[in-house]
Amino acid sequence: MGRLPCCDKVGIKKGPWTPEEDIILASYIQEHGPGNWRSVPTNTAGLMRCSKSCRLRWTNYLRPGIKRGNFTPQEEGMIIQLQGLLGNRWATIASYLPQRTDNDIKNYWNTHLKKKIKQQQQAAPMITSMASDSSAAVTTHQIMFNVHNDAKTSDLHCLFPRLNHPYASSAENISRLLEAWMKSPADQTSGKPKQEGRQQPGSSSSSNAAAAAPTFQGAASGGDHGNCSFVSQDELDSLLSFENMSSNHVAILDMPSPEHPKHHGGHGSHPAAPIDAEMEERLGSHRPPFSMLETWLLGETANEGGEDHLADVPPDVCSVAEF
DNA sequence: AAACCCTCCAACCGCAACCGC
DNA sequence: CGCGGTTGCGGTTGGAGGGTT
Repeated sequence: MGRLPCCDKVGIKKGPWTPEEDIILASYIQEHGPGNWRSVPTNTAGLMRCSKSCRLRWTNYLRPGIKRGNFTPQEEGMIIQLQGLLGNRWATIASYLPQRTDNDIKNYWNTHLKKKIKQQQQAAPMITSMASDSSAAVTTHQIMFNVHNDAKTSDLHCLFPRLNHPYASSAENISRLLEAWMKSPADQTSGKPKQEGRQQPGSSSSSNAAAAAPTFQGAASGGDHGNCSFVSQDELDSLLSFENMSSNHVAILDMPSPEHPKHHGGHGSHPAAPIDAEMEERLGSHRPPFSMLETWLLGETANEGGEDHLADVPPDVCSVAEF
């Protein structure tokens, strides 16, 4: 065996990320932009993670503009067709769905779509036999297309109950941090934030609304607010406008475009493009200081037992990343 | 109620591509 | 051109939570 895995180095932490680590990383990225991951562990005090882990955490979880939750039929259709055309090139597929990470798409494919296709193959062996004289790609594509059409004609509202919900974007990412952050110290050290309930894309579970927007929206739904306290409406508005810009920013950078070549001739086309100078300039003065976010996250999460400002936030406030 | 099984997803690992020297 | 370092990608896994027996 040759080299050691980068994360085998002593002092390098592995496993689920804590809210504290997320905040450290997000704060660093906000200041320096994504990229140069090698320098992240050395320049961030208290973040004992390898560069790989940092990059992954950012691209798959913290990056603004990430859409989480159930896949829409449109997204599903795109994935199915792109997978049929491109194979398991998840990063490339993800470049067509800039709000989704390659990891998410890969997981969704492995846990849902592959199964669907298998069922489809069993249910309609005719398709495969009919296509047996064609290329494998065509066969697969036909089947996949069939699966997609099947989804179209079935009860989509039953299959995809989130259709009417705005998706939570980066605001959710941040609020997720906040939510975990506000848990008891025991919880904070227990590793990754608890998942907000299992999301069953194919089910019509009654908890889907909460699952769709488990943070701001969920909090606003009047449940157990527990030990959470919140920022003022103004701070929240500012934060969300920041998130909105960040989301659009990333979205623009992410779109496969010859005008935005990848920073280092990159193979693949991962959405996590670095902030280029031009874009930085365009955003320039409009970018609110990250210190506000830090203050919000770390500061006096103040208003202990404070009022639930989020109750005033309309549900669609989470839909900050309209592309 | 407990044990077991299943599902899902965040995170890890190994490898390949790329870059700078 | 070769080498070492860095980054990105895709396959796989660990474990939490939900469902079933």
